[in-house]
Amino acid sequence: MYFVGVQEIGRAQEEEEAVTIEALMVQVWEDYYDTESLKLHHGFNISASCVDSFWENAGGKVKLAKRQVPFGLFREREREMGRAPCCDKANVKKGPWSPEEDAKLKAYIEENGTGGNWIALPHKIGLKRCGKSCRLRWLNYLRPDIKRGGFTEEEDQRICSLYMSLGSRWSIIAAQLPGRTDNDVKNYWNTKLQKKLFGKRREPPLHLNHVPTLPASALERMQLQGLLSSPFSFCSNPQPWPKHQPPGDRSILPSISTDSTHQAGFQMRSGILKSESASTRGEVEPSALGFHSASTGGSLSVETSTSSFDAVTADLQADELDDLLYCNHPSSFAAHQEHELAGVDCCREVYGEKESADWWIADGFEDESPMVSWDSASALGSQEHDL
DNA sequence: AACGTCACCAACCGCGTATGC
DNA sequence: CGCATACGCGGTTGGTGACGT
Repeated sequence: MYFVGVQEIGRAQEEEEAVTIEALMVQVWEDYYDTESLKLHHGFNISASCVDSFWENAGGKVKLAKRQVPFGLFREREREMGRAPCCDKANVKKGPWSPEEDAKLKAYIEENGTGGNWIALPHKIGLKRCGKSCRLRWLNYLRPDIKRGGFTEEEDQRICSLYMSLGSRWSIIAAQLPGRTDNDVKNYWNTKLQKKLFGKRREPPLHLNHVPTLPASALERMQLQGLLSSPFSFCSNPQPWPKHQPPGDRSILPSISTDSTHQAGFQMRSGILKSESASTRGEVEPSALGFHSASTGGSLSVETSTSSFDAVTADLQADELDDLLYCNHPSSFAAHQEHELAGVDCCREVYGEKESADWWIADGFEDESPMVSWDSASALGSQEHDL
């Protein structure tokens, strides 16, 4: 096995090897950062530093690409070396919090605040807890403004609407629900709402069964969108959730295709979701909803403003959600799925017997879509080579 | 009564990013 | 500018109680 490591960067930059590695990295990119298969298929053992340095030093040829290489790749070396623990695991208590610990933490924070340093906080008050654990306990349980008790119908609807437009951005969703924490909302979704909406069935629609790489949350969102859309309107105006995809969505988005060379398209993380502390402020920053893709070369940049976000949530039919959630009409998932499949059949007549779900999803990814489907990613890749 | 299964939810873990030195 | 550290987030796990067989 040829090892390209930190020490060999100099060698790696020698032209011949650099070309090889460039090809390799493009392959990595196209392979959706499957470093394992990379090693298998290409016999390379890539370290994060090598990749990092390569992009930076490859003479601008691929200067756009660094941010486009999934960050997981850069973590490889970190994994090899072992990640430094956030605290001394041996001297830290785990598991449920005792009332005494709660009292100590609460009293201290109420009097002194967090001091901006969660790591130091447990030491200050003599708690044998990890700083992260303290933070979580405070945010999810001890904070005075935490709302207890069941979720209201209005909250249910809001969660569904937001989930549809944002996906599993629990902190942002929770920020729209005063007193609720992201953990609460997430747990509630996973244990209650999901079942309420989709029933116990967790399989994707039949026509998507052959798309194993589509993440569950994406399928759910498509299903939810399907539930809320008449199949006919969907056919004539296919516009599933991707247009409202938030920035920096890490979900993988294959453009469903039977073309084996393009099976593993992915959506690049092309923006940073600045949702930090949104949950504590109780608001969503406009920038958190915008789509920034400066590093990917302009053509993919789509800005979404807060107002468009409002429009997104507003244009979801509240009554339809209400129907789904509270069974105001027979709209169990199974029923809807049938309904939906009827729509599929209808569209098949229009589109022909296309066995893949190309039309079903890819049509939603039109030029103005913030989602970067495989094809656009490919296009980008070729643009890079042209640079 | 004993055991198994399910639902719930608190807590943990790992990752990506921000920040400070 | 690069590195180390801290923070915040989302996915996952594990403990516990309720319920069914």
